[in-house]
Amino acid sequence: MSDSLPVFPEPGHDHDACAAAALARAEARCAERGARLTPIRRQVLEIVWESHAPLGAYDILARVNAAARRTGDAREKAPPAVYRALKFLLDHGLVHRVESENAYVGCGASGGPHAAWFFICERCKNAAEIDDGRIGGALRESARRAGFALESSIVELRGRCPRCRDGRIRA
Amino acid sequence: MSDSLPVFPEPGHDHDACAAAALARAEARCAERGARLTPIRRQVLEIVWESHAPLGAYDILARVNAAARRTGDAREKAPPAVYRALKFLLDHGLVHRVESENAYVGCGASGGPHAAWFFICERCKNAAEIDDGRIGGALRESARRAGFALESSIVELRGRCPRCRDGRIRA
DNA sequence: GCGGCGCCGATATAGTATATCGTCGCCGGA
DNA sequence: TCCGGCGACGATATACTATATCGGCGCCGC
Repeated sequence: MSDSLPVFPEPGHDHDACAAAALARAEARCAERGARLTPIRRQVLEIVWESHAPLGAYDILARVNAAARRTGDAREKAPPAVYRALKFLLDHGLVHRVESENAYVGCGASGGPHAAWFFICERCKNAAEIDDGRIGGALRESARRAGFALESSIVELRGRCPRCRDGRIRA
Repeated sequence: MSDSLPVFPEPGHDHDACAAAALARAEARCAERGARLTPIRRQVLEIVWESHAPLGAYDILARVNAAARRTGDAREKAPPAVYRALKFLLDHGLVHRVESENAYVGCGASGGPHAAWFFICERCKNAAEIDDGRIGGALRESARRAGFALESSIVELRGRCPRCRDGRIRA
């Protein structure tokens, strides 16, 4: 489970399948937990999974409302609807918040709770979860040495993903 | 220079001296660079150094204006005044932004550019910069393995500082 | 002196997030 | 069956964070 390479989408990436798998994982997890993946929650999760780039809450809201207009639906949703759905998804580990962008991205992991560490490409904007035991080890060891009782960790590494490195800024 | 223990304030901490030293470092750095530590910039830096807890931009603004009222000064400052000062201080490495709190804290390092990695205590709210070469090594190694061209890194570790560990939440 | 530049004042607006209250529907227990 | 609680959601208002833009002023170098 540990130390797999991060998953920036490959050129041949079948994103529909990728998103469908994420939705299936979400349904399974909600079923396990007796949590209700209501229509708005499911819709927000689908929107977040439209790409691998973190999306702002108001962008999500705009897409929810655009979809409602297309289907001739009722009134527009208000911000709290989206924030409530995001809170549910965050609480159940189905999305992560990217602090440095005030944005949200689907959680690609199928396992239990885990730290939300990301590579974030400045060019294509995609975020990929990092699954690297050594980072966790270094963080825990650093906390131990400092006498700090570590409860949660935020790691957001910015730069260029493998596909966007050409034309990169050289140090 | 590397791997010093993080500096959560000690019980006997002489904070006035601590802040004065930070101001002196700032003046020295500005002098070196021909940058102007104008009154508003200096005042914002002093306010940020009133404690080791990150402070929001509007809290800083409120203190600026409170001070102006105490001295019977002119009109209240507006938000851009503070944001401009913060941008200057960030650009010159005199403060850091704490992404997970939308807040700003004084930079405790005297050296050149460095990553802004923090321990942040959930109880006393203080933030301490981490200076640990192994974390940097783990991050760089992880990026190298992933083919990711690392440009900058955000690390914010939340938990309880040594003085606040008693009564801590046990895992 | 005058042109450029950095700094700041002032106003407006954009972008992100939460508080609060009322209603509805479901489900379980009296 | 009825009631009570609770979770979810609608609706409105508001708080909090940050930036765009324009104009004026003072300094410095030419």
